[in-house]
Amino acid sequence: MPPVSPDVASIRSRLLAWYDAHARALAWRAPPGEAGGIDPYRVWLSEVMLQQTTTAHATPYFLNFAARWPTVRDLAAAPDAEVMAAWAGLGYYARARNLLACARAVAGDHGGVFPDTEARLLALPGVGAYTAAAVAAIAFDRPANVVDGNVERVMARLFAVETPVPAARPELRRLAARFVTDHRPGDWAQALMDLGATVCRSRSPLCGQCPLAADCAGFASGAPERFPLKAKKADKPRRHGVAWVIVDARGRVALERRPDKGLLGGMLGLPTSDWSTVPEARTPPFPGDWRDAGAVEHVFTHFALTLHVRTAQAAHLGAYDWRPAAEARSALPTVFAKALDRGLAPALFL
DNA sequence: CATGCGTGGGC
DNA sequence: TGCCCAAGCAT
Repeated sequence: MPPVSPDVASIRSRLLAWYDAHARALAWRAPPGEAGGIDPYRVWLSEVMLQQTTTAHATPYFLNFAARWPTVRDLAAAPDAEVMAAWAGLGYYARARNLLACARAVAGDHGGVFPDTEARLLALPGVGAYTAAAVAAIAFDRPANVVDGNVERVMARLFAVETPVPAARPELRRLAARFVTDHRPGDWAQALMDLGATVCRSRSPLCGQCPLAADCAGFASGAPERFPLKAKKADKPRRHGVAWVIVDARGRVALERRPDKGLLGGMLGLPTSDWSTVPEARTPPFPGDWRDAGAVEHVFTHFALTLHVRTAQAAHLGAYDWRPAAEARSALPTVFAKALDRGLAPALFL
């Protein structure tokens, strides 16, 4: 049972009115009142890019993808390597592999038309509970309980939920469900997320501008920023490794395609040693005149990495995928782009 | 249900 | 600087 009994209709009407006046203009979004007016392909593409990703980071990628592959059929027909390279730098690369798998499923099994129900959307690769609900609500204006991190935060504050996440998730989801109706469901979902993103922010919430402050138990408590409570996180281990920057006589760099599963799966990368918890000497891929180019630091979700960089000139070896340096850099995940920059820097002084 | 999976920005 | 955080999903 929630600690208070909210006036659902009043909260809904005030938040929708706030959204009508304050909705963010985003590249993939229809103005308030026009939910359902956007191509479901663009809604889906934006939602996948926005998973655990800020709007500022996702926006240029969205514009590039939407221009380069204007329809789901175009994306489905694109070569894997081009899509992975276009995703480079956005992170969580399983999303890009699932994006392609989903586009091909829609093109192949659904006649190029996105399904319009939550249940059938949920069956698509890379589409989970949040994304299925978001596409159903935003693209098709169907009632759906759209619960992302913003909505969890708004609910946790509105009802001053004292249970920490992730344990509180089922309760927060039930609380959010009480507000879902068939009136403007797409705008409701976006209104809640916009409120969470711009007013009911994680740090320093702007309660003075919040249309729901009068109903908010978190605001009444005097410390709304305390919600949602969080379980303590485990410490991040550090790993060490070596990346080898191998350059041929024409200035091309040796790359390798990484296996589909696991860290940076499916992406191009520099040849590397194992990344283990102890720093130790690593045997280079072939004997030669290796130069130490220093190290780069990079922090992944669950570990920090010290990556030492060593460089060598080499004859063109068939075992690698050789790319001009600029092309290589643009196709690489950030950790390898940093290592490549480090490895090529000494060449400036030769 | 816990874990693995990126990155850049803010303080 | 070192943490925390941001429109989650798959296994």
